[in-house]
Amino acid sequence: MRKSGKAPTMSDVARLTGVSSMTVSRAFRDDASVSKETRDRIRKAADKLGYVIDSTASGLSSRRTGFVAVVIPSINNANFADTLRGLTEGLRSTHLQLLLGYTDYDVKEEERLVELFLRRRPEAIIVTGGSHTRRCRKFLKNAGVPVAEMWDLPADPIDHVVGFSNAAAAELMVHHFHEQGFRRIGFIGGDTSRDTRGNDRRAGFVAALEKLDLDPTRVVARGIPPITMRDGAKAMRQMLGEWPDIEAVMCVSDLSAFGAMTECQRAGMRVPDDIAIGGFGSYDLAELAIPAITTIDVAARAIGTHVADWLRSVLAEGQSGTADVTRIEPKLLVRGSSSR
Amino acid sequence: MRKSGKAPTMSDVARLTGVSSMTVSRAFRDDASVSKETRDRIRKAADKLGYVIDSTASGLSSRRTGFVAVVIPSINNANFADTLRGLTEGLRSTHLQLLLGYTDYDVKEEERLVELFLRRRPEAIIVTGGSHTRRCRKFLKNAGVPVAEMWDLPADPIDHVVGFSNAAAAELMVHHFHEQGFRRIGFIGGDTSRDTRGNDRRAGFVAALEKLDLDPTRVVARGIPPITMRDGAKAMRQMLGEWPDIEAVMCVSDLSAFGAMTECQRAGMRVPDDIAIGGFGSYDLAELAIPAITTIDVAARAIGTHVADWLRSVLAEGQSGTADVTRIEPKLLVRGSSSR
DNA sequence: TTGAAAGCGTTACCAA
DNA sequence: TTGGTAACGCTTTCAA
Repeated sequence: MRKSGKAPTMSDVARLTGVSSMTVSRAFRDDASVSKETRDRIRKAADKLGYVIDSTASGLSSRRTGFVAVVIPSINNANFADTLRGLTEGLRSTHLQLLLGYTDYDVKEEERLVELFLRRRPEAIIVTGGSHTRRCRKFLKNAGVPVAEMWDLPADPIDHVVGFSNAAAAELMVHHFHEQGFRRIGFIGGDTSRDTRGNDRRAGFVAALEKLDLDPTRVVARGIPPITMRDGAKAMRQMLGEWPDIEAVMCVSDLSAFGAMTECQRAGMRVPDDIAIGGFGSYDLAELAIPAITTIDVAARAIGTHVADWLRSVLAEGQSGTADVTRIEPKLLVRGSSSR
Repeated sequence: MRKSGKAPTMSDVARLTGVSSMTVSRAFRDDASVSKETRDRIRKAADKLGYVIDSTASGLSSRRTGFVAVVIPSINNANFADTLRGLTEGLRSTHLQLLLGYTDYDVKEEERLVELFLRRRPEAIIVTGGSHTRRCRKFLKNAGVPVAEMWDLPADPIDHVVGFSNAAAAELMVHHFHEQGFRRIGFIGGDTSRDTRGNDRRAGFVAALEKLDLDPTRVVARGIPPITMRDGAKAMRQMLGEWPDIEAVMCVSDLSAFGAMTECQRAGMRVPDDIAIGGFGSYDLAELAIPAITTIDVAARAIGTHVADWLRSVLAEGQSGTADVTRIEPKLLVRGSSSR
């Protein structure tokens, strides 16, 4: 059913309508001045021919591709999906279109994607996190277009930032555990190789315990980030084996927290009576699990909205909008898994 | 930090190297014949200038954009993420790059995306499902490039198909319930407006019950697809209210099944002793829930792999590869939530 | 309100 | 192995 003949061009539409191709071009951009009548005739002819404008050509000519490159770690994550939703909605009224890629939490893959995306001449680039390979950093710095880093507060920002402190977020949970009277507190996360935000959370966890003069060594790191429910369960088994006296465990994500909790339950322990559990990310799962899991909400959608707002203003001003930092404040949501 | 001067072009690199821009062009495509020595000089000059090839221009000139448009319903769904992974890996060795969009299960949004993507002159288009708006169907038929519909078995395929029968998959679950001795069987899904694959599952459910001479009216439809865990919980509350004698419930997805199950547990019921539950999609959650949830595995990743295989062969042959149907067989995974 | 001409940055094609 | 020239399909710019 696939037609092989080449696609019609503006000239074809112009010829059929009896106007110049310039007029066709104008008719397809709403702003231009074309008489309503000719515009209608042009539209009709275009429909008849099955004409579809070629943004490859218009992008080359106008130097505006309409692309915004977005790089996120995963396309199977409710938090990043929320951020993307905020972005998508915030850009709906513009001519901008997302060019989306995912890295699987691998900065080397991020570098590859950024390089590929740069060839597409995006009008802006949005990346997740503040840790990049040296080459990737160079790409971003020399991109010649606005760059936003989100989901983190990089020490040395490239351009604009919308994010939060993962370390501070982890502290929230530690302090909550402490207030509940827990003293032997552990952390479950992935191996340290990849997920830099996860590492920041662990670092925040350790720092918070040290400040409280508590033992910060009850840490289990296993599984390739993002760690799964299953990884969380396995890690909890290990945690209970090494430190049977553990009172509370913070997990790097709600998913691993759920896995960890079910592992406790399978082992016949009661949550939170025998052990308290905390997660991260405010997933639906944390709310519906029995008991519901205490978690941290990072306002993922708001991050996307903020980035979109910034983008619109920067691209409107046509120039260097202020490269500032929008700081998001994570919130602790206390639930049954950690309150007694 | 954003440089404003315009990006260097091939001519700039050519001038700096002392060759023609044609030679630079060749040097950047591995196949072409350029002496190793000049190629190295060119690469060096390019690095120095921070030159990045412009695929907008090369796409226009070569008529190969390197894009494969992919439209999926959601970017927060483990199943579609698996399919995408299969696709991504299957295309890694090629020059192809995914141009990804999501519809939120809205065929009108699918139409919008397909139209936008067509302007980017993709070399192929992959959509999810076999139900499209009339206009969208027309776009796809006239696209002039290979089209694949996946995750479904459309009655009237546009081109290539890699999918499975959602109705038949639902039948698997009904038959399993029946073999376990259940007779009063219900279905929980979203409202019927959007998710066509969910609707197919419900239709398969009803048909299977009718064939078994059982009452097929115990159906709760609520929530905008994709229905959430919370929707599943609410639906179960309604189900238990209307049909307190219900013995087994099939849910349109594992997420709603989990929500439904927790609702039963909150109501003090035991699963599966008091009520059996089945889901769909083989999520990690179904395996880790207590009890583990019986589900249906649709080989999501294999779907992506098959599409990639087809794509490689079609684009290699340069021509109309066979537009056939690759049929996937869903598998039932029996677990504690439905076996007694 | 419309049109003609000159690019945009690359590659196809033909020559050397 | 290299280079010159003419597209690719559109928009910018200047004129009418």
